[in-house]
Amino acid sequence: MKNVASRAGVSPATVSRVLNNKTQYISEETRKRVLDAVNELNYYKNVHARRLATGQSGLFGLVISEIANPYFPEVIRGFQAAAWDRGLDVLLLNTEYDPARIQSVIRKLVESDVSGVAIMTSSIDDSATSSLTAAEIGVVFCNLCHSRKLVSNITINYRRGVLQAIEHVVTLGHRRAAVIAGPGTNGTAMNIRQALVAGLKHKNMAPYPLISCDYRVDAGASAVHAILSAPDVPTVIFCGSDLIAMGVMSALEEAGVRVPEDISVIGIDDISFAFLARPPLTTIRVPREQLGVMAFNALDKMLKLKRKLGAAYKLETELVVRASTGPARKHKLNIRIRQAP
Amino acid sequence: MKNVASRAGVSPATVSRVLNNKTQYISEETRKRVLDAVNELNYYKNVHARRLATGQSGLFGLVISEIANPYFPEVIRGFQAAAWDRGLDVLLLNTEYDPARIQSVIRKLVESDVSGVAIMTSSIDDSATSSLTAAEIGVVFCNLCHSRKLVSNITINYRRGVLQAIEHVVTLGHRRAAVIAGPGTNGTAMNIRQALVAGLKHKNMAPYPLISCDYRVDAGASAVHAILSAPDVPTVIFCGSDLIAMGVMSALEEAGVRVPEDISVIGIDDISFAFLARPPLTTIRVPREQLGVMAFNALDKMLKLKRKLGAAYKLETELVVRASTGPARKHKLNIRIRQAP
DNA sequence: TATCTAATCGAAAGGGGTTGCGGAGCGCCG
DNA sequence: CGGCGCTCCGCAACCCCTTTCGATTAGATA
Repeated sequence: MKNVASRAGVSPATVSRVLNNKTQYISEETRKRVLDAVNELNYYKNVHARRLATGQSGLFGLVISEIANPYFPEVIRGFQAAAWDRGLDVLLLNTEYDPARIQSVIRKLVESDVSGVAIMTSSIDDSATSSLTAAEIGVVFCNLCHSRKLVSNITINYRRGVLQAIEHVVTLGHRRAAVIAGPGTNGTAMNIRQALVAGLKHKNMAPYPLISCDYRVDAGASAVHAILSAPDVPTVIFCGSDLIAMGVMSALEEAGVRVPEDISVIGIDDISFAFLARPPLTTIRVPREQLGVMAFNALDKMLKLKRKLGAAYKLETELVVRASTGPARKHKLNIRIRQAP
Repeated sequence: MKNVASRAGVSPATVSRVLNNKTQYISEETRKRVLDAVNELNYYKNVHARRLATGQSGLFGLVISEIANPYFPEVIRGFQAAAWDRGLDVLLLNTEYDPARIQSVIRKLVESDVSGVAIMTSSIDDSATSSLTAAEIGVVFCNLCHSRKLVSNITINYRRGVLQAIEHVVTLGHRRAAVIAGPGTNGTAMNIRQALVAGLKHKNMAPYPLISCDYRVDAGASAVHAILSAPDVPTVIFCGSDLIAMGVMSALEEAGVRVPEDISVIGIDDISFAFLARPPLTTIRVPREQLGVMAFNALDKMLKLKRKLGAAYKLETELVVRASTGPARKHKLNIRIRQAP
């Protein structure tokens, strides 16, 4: 910068001012001289020095579980796009489902002096925020806690989509539904599970069986095994995520069960591959890109407040009907489990 | 830091030394005092100040096209994991296929004073690096250019996997193959296309038709239409990516064509959903997570060299046989295009 | 002409760390 | 007992940019 300054025959202060477009009195002529010097030396200002000097990092953290989980890409996309539009940067961190790592992640966030952080993994403890808020860092959660100072929350309303799904299925004549929920340790999975159970109860149905499994694809397989070996095989299976649903559909095909003729399957999320599944998956869409955008805006807004008071946001879900659901079967289910060789 | 220092009754310099584990003479006692003070005040050192003072950012850039493209998550994962292991950070940037945006991305990289950057999108120009290397930033490309000072390159050898795939298909009796390649503007797509054409030629086959399309899923659909309306319908379709392949399979089903009984389909990449496709997709695996790791290591290694001389790396591909390929049909293809209602 | 206002820019003080250099204390040898 | 060599730690400069405050000049007003 000093070089630029001397080349343009001005002081570093002036260079700084033209580069930051300060609404200040800078003559057109010197502005041009500075800009020319910048180009000739092709000078880029150092963001770290800038952050240090201003005390504003313009950095936002985004914490996810793991990038390979197809739930997250759209969330990231929305968040990053919103940040980019305002010229702000995002620091992407993943917990890899490792509780020990969460501490390191939080440390990194504080050290990086982020302005705010969106914690989109639900396998995290609310208490983790104390270090963050102590450092005056804004936090936004998804489905986790109440809003308070420096903490906002976005609630995804699964009920609406779930109700639509149940209505859809009941209209098709289904009366016996199984539920394969996500892991019991996951708050969001529990939300969904409750919405499902409540919704079914409202129609005088009880989920049977009601299984919990983790989010790995093959987890659906063993669940299917349990379902098919039960005395009263359901006509529809609600799954806690699209990934589970796709695993379930694979396992059902393995078992010689047709979807949707024999059993209908419904997922949750509407990940990008849901419509490429075979059959294309009927699912409850959660607007994930919008979630990312909303998370960023929530932070941005909160941090501009004098009192830094958090707010509560809501996001709606809706049913997307594709081909994995159909009329309930009337016939008895003919199961022929294929033996592994 | 000053607070910590005064609380521990030492100078800031000493605090710095303790916190950085400098191999320096610090008595156990003062070390403990400092550490205690750090805990009591729960102090985190500011990474920006550190970066400024040391002149080393410990930051690495990773440039991709877009996060929603299922090719990238594993690459990101590998890259981030490798960086994390060394305590380094990564700045993730996407071009969104927008040439104008590439300039902004590069500017951001230089301003952020990254040590190195992996450019994993192939819709980029080699010339874009000049600003980077001018700033002494290491660069690693994938399938793009020769290595030189500050520039490394990782070549993915598609030939091996392609040859395996063709061998596989020929063994199954196929003699008529179509190719749906990726966009002509994409270097990697062209590499694959050439490998395919060369491999087929080696077996005295010529791809027909040979179509280029972009990477959107629905792009496969129109290609299928073209293929099915040709006089001599192929028995196998090679696709330039798994995404295209999945789009193709959907379109084929729409058209009442069975996979693999009527037509076999082969993809490239082995994205995580390939094995959840129906039928599970036979594909040529490119080791993407390994690509990410290798990209990081290449940078790390290069930057440690005095001469900063880049190197050339190679990555092998291999065929993964699943269920979307089968014996070539003997019968005449019975096509019944379904009309949209 | 003296005074005032507005426009334009520079000097310098940070922001929060790092690090070379040197000083103080101390055990040990000659 | 003086000098030497180790440890251990503080001083102060420096990293690069921002920003307050004040200086300078020109033009306008009285």
